[in-house]
Amino acid sequence: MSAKSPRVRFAPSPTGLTHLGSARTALYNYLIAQQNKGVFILRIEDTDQKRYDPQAEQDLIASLKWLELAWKEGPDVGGPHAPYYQSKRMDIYRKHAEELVSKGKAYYCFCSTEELDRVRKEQQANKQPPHYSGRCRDLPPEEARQRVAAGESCVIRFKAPKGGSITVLDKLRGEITVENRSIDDRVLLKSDGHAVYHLAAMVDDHLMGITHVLRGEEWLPSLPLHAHIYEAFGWEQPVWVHLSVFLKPSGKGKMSKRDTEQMRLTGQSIFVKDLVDLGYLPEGVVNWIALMGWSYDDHTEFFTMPDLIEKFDLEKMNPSPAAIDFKKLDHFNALHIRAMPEKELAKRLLPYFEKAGIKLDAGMLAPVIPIIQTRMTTLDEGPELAGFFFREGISPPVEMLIGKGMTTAASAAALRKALGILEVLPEFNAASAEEPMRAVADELGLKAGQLFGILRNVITGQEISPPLFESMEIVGRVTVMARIQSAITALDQLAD
RNA sequence: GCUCCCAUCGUCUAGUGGCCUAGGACGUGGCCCUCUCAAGGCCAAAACCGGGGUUCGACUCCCCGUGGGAGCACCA
Repeated sequence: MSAKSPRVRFAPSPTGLTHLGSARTALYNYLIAQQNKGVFILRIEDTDQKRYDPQAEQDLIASLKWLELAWKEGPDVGGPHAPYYQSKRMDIYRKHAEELVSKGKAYYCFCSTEELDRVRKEQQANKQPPHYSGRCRDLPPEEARQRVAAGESCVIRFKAPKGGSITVLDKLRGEITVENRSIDDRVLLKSDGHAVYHLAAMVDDHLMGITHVLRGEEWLPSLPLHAHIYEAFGWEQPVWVHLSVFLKPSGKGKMSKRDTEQMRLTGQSIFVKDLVDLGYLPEGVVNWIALMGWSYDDHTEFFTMPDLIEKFDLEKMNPSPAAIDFKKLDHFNALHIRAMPEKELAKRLLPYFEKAGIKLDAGMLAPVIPIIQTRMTTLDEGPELAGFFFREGISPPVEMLIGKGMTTAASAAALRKALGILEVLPEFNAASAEEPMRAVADELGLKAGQLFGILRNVITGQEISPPLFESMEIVGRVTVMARIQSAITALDQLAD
């Protein structure tokens, strides 16, 4: 058992909106840190200036905060290994690249981009795997140094071993063995002086004391290269874990840009930012993605963050790719809404009411929470379900005021009768109103459902609503009377 | 083309050689409850990709095939 507490990192490159795959990688890293008094680090991989997008970085920070994945070291909070922007660590990478050159593990390469492209195209045309020609690999070090000193444009390439093979251990997949000759002499330091991922990430991971690298499966093919780089420096490798990709809902293939856009049109999205707007809870999203690639046991599926911190286990991860299932997200979201304290739910609902044009405070929402809590799967359904409590006038179309299988006149008569009783009720609440209304239905030879249906439509303006009598109590006698009265008027006019 | 990864109900998964007539969850269908809609309760249909081995015995181990995925940049 290692006494070393884990240091893990989430190291995204801010080039687009934060999506579920990144969220899950961040989550798992976070969980490992939390469960062993470890440290979760956020590092921004922005070595490619051309693709850097400041908005993406903002979105990233916002998304992680929303998910409540707090980092202990990172760009905004600093830390012992600052800076946490790779673009600000150029000197470090250069130094390390040169160290490799002096160790004979890397070399200066003066080949031009054009020439490289030409060779690559040729190789592809001949159905050869693209590979660096090796032309500068064995340049005499002295000559190379002189050309560099003379200001000739160059990069630093890794000198991958030519013979034999390497086997690397991935925690999820076991030993992975590849022939060294299939590993290319990759560029480590670009001619503009910036490091490439393969150098920057390895150097940072080592310097920052990273013990476990959890990253996307797309890095698996370069894992052998990374292992060689660690070896070249003489560093101890971290535990490698490569998380599989998320597939589209059909399970057939991974999400393409087009799929992503298509999805957003239908009110679904893989972007954290959109999920917020769609009314999902961070708790629901976290529970959902945690279970895509990891499981606890046969029967537990409901997890809060503290549960996850306690129960998460690398050993129980599943290496196969998982299809995204929004139905399951809905399920978890509804579960977490129901599990939430009423006060908290009221607070979270507020912004969605405001977006629907209904300004209120948590206190006003308090009485309606108990009757809508089990009826919502997403927060944005709150206003749809309970907006009528707070809107001034509701005026449902007259057709809605006619009872099932009833005439206009009969409906008006039923409402008159109900109105008469409701207005003299000694106490106006759910318990006191229900029995008398059932009696009214009985008297008129109606089914309770027929009368209640009319009343529901009249009072809530909706075919689907929270329970009638509870709703009436909250709406209040005065407003209930007014709504019934105006419904009677409308029905009478229709009859004329 | 080459390298690597993956493969259990429609989907997420349990399963580490006998506990499997393969378990759970979502979804789907049915029933109960019921003032609508939910929630809740009960029940049902639904899977080990194919072929070879290994073994007394394979969902579990090995090989081949097939299918899916990733990568092969001075991008990450």
